[in-house]
Formats: sequence, structure tokens, C-alpha cells
Amino acid sequence: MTTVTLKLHNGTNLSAEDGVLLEALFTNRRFIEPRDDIVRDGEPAGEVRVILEGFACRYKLMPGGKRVITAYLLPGDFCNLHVPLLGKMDHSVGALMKCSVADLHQSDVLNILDSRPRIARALWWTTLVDEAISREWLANIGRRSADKKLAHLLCELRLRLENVGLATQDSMTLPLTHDELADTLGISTVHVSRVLQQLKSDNLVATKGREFLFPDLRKLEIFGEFRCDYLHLDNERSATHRTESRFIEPSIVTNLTR
Amino acid sequence: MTTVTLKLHNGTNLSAEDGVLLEALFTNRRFIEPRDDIVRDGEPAGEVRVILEGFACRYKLMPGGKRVITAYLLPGDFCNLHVPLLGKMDHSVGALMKCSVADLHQSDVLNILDSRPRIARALWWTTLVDEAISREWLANIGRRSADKKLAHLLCELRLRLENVGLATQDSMTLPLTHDELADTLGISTVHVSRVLQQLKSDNLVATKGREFLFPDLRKLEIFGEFRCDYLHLDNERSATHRTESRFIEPSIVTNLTR
DNA sequence: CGAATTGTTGAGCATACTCAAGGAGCGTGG
DNA sequence: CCACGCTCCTTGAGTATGCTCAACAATTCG
Repeated sequence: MTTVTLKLHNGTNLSAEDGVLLEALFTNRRFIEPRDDIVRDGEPAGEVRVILEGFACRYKLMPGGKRVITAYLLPGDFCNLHVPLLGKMDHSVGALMKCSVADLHQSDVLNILDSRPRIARALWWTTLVDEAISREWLANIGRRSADKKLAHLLCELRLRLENVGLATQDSMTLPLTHDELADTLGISTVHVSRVLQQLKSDNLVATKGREFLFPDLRKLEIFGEFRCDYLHLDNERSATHRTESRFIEPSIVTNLTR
Repeated sequence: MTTVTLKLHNGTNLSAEDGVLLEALFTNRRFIEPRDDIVRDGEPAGEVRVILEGFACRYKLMPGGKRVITAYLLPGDFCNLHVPLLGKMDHSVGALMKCSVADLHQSDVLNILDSRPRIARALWWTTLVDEAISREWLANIGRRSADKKLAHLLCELRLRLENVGLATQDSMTLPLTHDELADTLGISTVHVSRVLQQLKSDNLVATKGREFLFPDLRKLEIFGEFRCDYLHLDNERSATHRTESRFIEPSIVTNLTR
């Protein structure tokens, strides 16, 4: 089982056999180097691409060279699942560290929609979760102060990383520069630095190289107004049926250095 | 044909018979008064609700009473299509003017997913478009100056309204207060007022009561860095097959006053 | 016509930005 | 193993964009 089917299984109770079926369609498994694009804006709609291991971001380049990061992609996330239906990319996906990815032909996705409703449902589910995260980001960027924005983002990333076995309650290793945090939060690089220092002096976070430490996670979550509902990590519908653990083994590829 | 099936037909070539099938499931058609909620945050997952006529917004209330508007819903848009798969609402939908809505039972939606792949595909398509719009809003709110934010939003709304027959190249009637624009753009009400005045004095827009006039739409779009791709109004896949007009008759209910 | 909501204006202030320079860390090559 | 160079981070100073508060004007609606 890859991270992808595990995620779908945990979120939507995708059966093991459906998981096998889906994975059989993955082709061209390979690695992408940090800073390389995994999918590029404006590209003629190619394959659907999925992150097996690593850490990537969805970003838009704007007139004037500004960049906005609109999502982070973790193991198990799809880069461009919308392409079979929408046709074209309106943004890019870039690797933030070495990533292992695989392809899924558009025609295979379309066939799934027609003939494998349980798998189709799982795929739709992942895009719905992505959308819920976008909405929360709109709230974060639009209506919180810079320090709370950063706190909120750190809480989200910690929880999502924990969910794929890459973070604990009190620490995570993030392959992000201040520049990237800035383009995520809609503030300047310099301000990220200052605001992070403030969080540190308030003992809400600590850092050790690229590692973030959380001396009092609850306090940080309250400060950042973080409520995890929107991540839909334990879907009600599946919670009652779930038997296996949601925990995924930390991968070999991924110790989040670059 | 309602606005809903027209939208799906234009976007995804949903066949007329599938449209009829879908509409047969609409129940409880009724009106919602301005300022009433159409779907409320935290509600136990009820029916899926759809806007037939009117104008509504998706919004989140945040600690401290702040509000963020994360989307506008026009005739043909679904309020909570995610509910059958995600289970719970993580935000509300409120009517901005008198709206005509209908319900669709969750179980009917789930049945569609299992047995009507073409309709399922159309439903997925609408959520993918919504997601594309969210991404563009993140860019707008995160990385543009207040004047460009407003310009961009006006361009988007004009085009979407035109697409359902409620705006022309050079005018639209918007049932929005400065307060609502502010909560959409992540700026203050007062600043909306000032920035709008600036757009007026630059001859990028004019207003007449609740009507916005666009003396030079192209200039406004360039100023607001508006490129319509992300709205996916003429889907490549459907464009080649489409025969009928994309134009929808202006509705009786909806002359956007309130 | 009157009350309530919405929009405008001004003044002072805060948050966050820009620019620029210096420092720290890290990887690469000698 | 050290030196170099790159990227990334930090710090300071000055500035700009946008915010708050408060009062008043204009609409809208009953």
C-alpha cells in the first residue's frame, strides 16, 4: 500500500481491493529533485500526478513576479486531479524537497469515474478536503494578524505531517524557507522572520535548525485560533468503520532535509 | 431546465436526459429571505442545497466576531455538495438577496455517485471549478494591493454574472455592501470606500445606486490583473461539443435588488 | 416621513513593507 | 579540513498602506 491508498482508505474506507486496483494504474514512478516543477502552469493537460513521498507546494506566479503558495502537498496527495475534468493547469506544483511521484493516465481516471464508483468517490473526497483547506486559508490570510497567521499555518502543517507519520506532538521538521512561508501567508520575508522571533520569545515555538519544536502545542493552537475540523482527518463516516491504524510508517526517503 | 442543469450542461456536456433525472430529485423548492442563512455552520449534515435564483455567499465566522466571505454563489451553484462525503459543514451560506433554492437528499447524491457516472462527473466538475476560484482568491487576497483586489473581484463577479445573464459588458447590479466587499477582500469597510472612490476617479468604474458601470472594462481587467481562465467558463472538452447557447434568460426573481 | 442601515471623511496610529547591509549556515571544491 | 560562495536569515531605519474611531451624510426601507 502506498501513502495514497492509505490516505484514501483512512478518509473514505476505500477497500483494500479497490486500493490495489488504483495502484495498479500508477506508472512511471520516479524522483523529482528539490526546486524542480512536478507539474507546470499552462502545460497541455498531461497525466495526473501523485506524491508518494516528499513535500511539495502548489503555487501561482503573478504579474510582477510575485508568487503565492496556495497549498502544500504531502505524501498521498494528488497534484492535479482536476486536469481530467478541467483540462488545463492554472498553476504549478513544485517540489520543496526530493519527492517520489507517480503518474496516472487521464484516461484511466476517466474510466474510474465511469466504472469504479467507490474509487471515484474517494478521489472526489480528496478534492473536497483540499477545498476545505483553501477556505480556511482564505480566512487565515484575510482576517488574521501576521503572528496568528504563522501560528495557524504551523499548527496545520504539524497535524498533517503527524497524520502521515512525519511529525510528533512536539516537533516537526519543515523544509521551508522564510520566503516560502511569506508567499504562503501573504506577508514579506522580513516580517516572517520578525514574527517568528516573537512566537519564540513567547515560548510558543522553538527552532533547532530546520526543526520546529512546540513546547506548549495547546497554547500555540489557541493563539493561532486553530481548530482541526476543516482538515477532515477523522471523517465521521469512516470513523465508525475504521479498524486499521491511521498511522503510516515514516518513509525512508522522507526525513525532510534537502 | 433550471439554472443548475444549464450550468452543468454548459460546463460538462451533461445530457438533457441526465439533467432531467437530476432535477427530478430536487425537492422542497422555496424562497429564502435576504440575510437568512441557507445552510448553517455546524449543522448536522442535512440535505444538499442548491441556488436556483438569487445571490448568496459562503462565509466563516471567526473568533472575535470577524467574518470572512470565501465564495459567492450564483444561480446554478451548490451550497454544500461536500456534505455527503465530508459529513459536516465547516462554514455557513447566507442569502444576500432573495434566493430561490431546492434540496437534494444526501442519499440521492450518494446513489448518483454509484449509478450515474455522467451526473457524478458533472457534480465533481462544479466542485473543481469552485476550488480553482478559491485558489485565485488566495492570490488576490494574499498578494495584491487593495485597489487591485477590488478591481479583480469586480471583474470576476461581472463575468460570472454575465454568464448567467445578469450582467453585460458594461454594467452589473450587485447586492453587496462595502462591509461584504471588505470581508471578501480582507480589508476594512472604510478602506473599501476609499479604494472604490479611487477606481472611480481613475475612470475604471462608475456607480449608479447599486449598479456598477464599466466605462472601459479592458482597462479595469488589466489593472486588476484579471485573466478569466480560472473560472473555466468555456471548458475545452465541452466547447467542441457544445451546440446550445451558454446564455441564460434573466430571471424574474433576480433583478438583484433587495 | 422617520428609523436604521450604509457610506464618507478626517485625523491619528499600527502593522507591515522596502531597502540595504551584515551575519550565519551549508555545501562544494581545493 | 579549511576556504569560498551561495543562500538564507537578521537587524535597523524610514515609509506606506491600511486600520480604528468617531462623527456626519446619504440611502434605503418600513
